[in-house]
Amino acid sequence: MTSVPLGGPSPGDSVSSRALARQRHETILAEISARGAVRVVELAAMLGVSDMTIRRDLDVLDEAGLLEKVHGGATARANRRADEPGFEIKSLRNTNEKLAIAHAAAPLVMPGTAIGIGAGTTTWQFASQLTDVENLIVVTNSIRVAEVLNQSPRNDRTVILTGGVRTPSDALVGPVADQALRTLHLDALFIGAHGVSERAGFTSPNLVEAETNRTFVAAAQQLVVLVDHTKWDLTALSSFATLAEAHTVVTDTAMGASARSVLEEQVGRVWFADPRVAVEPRGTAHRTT
Amino acid sequence: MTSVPLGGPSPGDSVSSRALARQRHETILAEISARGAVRVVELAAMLGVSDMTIRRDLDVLDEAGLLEKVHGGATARANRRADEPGFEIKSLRNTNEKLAIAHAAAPLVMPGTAIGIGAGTTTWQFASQLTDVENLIVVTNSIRVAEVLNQSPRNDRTVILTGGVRTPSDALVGPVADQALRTLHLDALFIGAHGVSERAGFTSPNLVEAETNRTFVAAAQQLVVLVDHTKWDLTALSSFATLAEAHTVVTDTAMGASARSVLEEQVGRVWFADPRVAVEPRGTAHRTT
DNA sequence: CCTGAGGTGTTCTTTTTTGTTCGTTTTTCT
DNA sequence: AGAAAAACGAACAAAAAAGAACACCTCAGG
Repeated sequence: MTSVPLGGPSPGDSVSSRALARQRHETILAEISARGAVRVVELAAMLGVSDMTIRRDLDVLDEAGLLEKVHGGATARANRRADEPGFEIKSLRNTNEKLAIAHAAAPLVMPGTAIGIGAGTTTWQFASQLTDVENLIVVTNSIRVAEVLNQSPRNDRTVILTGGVRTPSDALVGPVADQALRTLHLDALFIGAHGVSERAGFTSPNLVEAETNRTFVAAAQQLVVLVDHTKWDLTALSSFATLAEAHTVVTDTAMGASARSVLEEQVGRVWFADPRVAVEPRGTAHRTT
Repeated sequence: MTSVPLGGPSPGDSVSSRALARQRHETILAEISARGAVRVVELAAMLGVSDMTIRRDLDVLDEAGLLEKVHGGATARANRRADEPGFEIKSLRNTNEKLAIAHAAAPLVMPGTAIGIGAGTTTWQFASQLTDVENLIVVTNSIRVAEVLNQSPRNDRTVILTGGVRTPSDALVGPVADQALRTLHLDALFIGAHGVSERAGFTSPNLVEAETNRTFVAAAQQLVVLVDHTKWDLTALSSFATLAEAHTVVTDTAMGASARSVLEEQVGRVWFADPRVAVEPRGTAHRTT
C-alpha cells in the first residue's frame, strides 16, 4: 500500500524537497498533455507523495475542467459519450495497430505542404507523429488533433480548425465546417473511416460527418486513408469516398488475404504496418498488459 | 517549526549577517525566476530569517504583483510566458471574481435564443452556468467553452465552433473564424476582454483576435462584456469595441469608484457582482489572496 | 537619554494539506 | 462466472503552514 518514494527523495527527480501543490498540478497537466493520460500510481511515484494526495489533486483539476478523471488515473479532457471510440485510458492500450499505422503513414507528409487530418483515434496518433515535419499547414476538423499539434508550438506551423458542431466521435461537422473546407485547398488528406468495404468504400455512421468528409476529400489532391484491419467489411450508414478515390491506404498486417487483394486492386498504393515492431509513441513506455 | 537562525534568538550580533529587506526580496525574486517556485522554509533557511519574515516578504511581493503566493511558498506569475498567459494557469487564478461575474451574467441568457460566447476564463465559467437554459444555440470561438457546453449533451441545444487558428489564450481566430461568423446572426454575444479603458474601450493583445472579436460583435444584436476589476485601465494592442457599444457590462464590486462612474455613463447597463456571496458552481473555490 | 516607528522573532491558535486505515467498488485474471 | 487484485473514497489523525498578537531590537530625531 501507500507507495513510498523508493529510498527517500527519488534520485531521478530534480526536486530535493517536496514540491508545492501548485507544482504538482502543473506537472500533472504537463504529463497529461504530453502523453494523453496518466496513472495515479505513476504520478504518486514520480512526485513522491501518496496516491491519496494524487487523487485529491486530480479531483481539483477535474473540477476545474482541466482533465478528466477515469478509473486508474486521468485523461485529457475527453468526450464522454461512449458509443464511439472515446479517448480513455483503454485507448492507450491495445493501440499497437493504430500506432503502427500512424507511424507508417507519417513519412508520407512532406515538409512545406498543406495537409488535412480527419477525426479519429488513428489520425490522432498520426498527428502526434508529425512533430518533426517542418513548415506545415494543417487543416483538421478534430479538436483532439488540433490540440496535439498545438502542443509544441512551432512557428513554422499553422493549425486550422474547420469549426462546426461536434459529433460524439470528436469530429467537427456540418455547414460551418463545409463552408470552411470549400475555400481551402490541400495537398493531401489523411483520414480514418468507421468502415471499409468493396462495395461501399469508406463509410461513416453519421450522415453529416460523411458530408463533411466528402467536402474534405474534395478539397485535397491526394487521399490517404488510415484504417486498421478490424474495419474491413464494415459498412456504416453513409459513404464518403470509393476505394478507387484513395491514393493510399495504410493498414496493418492483420488484414486478411481477400481484403488485401481487393485493396491492392482498387487503391493506388497499400501499406501494411507491422504492429509488432511499433515504436513507442513518445514518452515513457506503457504497460500493455 | 520556528526555525531558529544561526546565532540563536538573541539578535545582538545580527546586524552584519542579516540581509536587508530589499536584498531578501531580490534574492526571492531571483530564486523564483530561476526555479519557477520557492518554498517558505527553504527561503527561511537560505536567508537566515524566520519563516514569518519570509511570509511577510511574500505578502509584499504578491501585493506588488511580482509573484503569486501559494500554500507553502510562492510561484512565478503567469506573466513570464510570452505576452499571453496560457489558459490552464489563468483559470486557477482569481476565480472568485470571475465566478461571481459568471453567475451574475447567467440570467441574461433567455431560453430559445441564439447567443455567442467569446474565449476566456470568465466566459468559460459563464458557459458552465448555462446548463439549465433550454433550447439554446451557442456559437463560440473557444474550444473550452464548446467542451463545457458539450459536456452535458441536451438535444435542445446546438453548439457551433467557429473554427480558425488557436491563440495561446485558447481563442479560435482568423479568416476561417471570421467567415463563419459573418454568416451567423446572434441575439446576444457574451465576451471577455484583456483590457478596458475609457479611451480605447475593450481591447485584446492579439491583432487577429481583435479582428475576430469585431466580427463577432457585428454578428450580435446585443453585446454583453464580462470583465473583472483587474482589467480596468489596461489597454491592450487592439480595440474591438467601444464602451458605448456594450449593452451590458458585468464586473465585480472591487471595481474602483472612478471606473464605475465612467462605465455607468457610457454603458447602457452595468452590473457589479459580489465575489463574497458567490456560489460554488463546480467544486472547490480557490482563494488567491 | 528618551521615544516612537519599522522591522523581526516568538508563541499560540486556526486553517490547510497530507498520510493512513478500512470498507466498497471496479477491473482483471483464471 | 467467480476469485483475486487494484483502485476508490470516506473518515480520522498527524503534520505543515498560515495568521494574529505581542515582545523585542534597532535606529532616527528630538
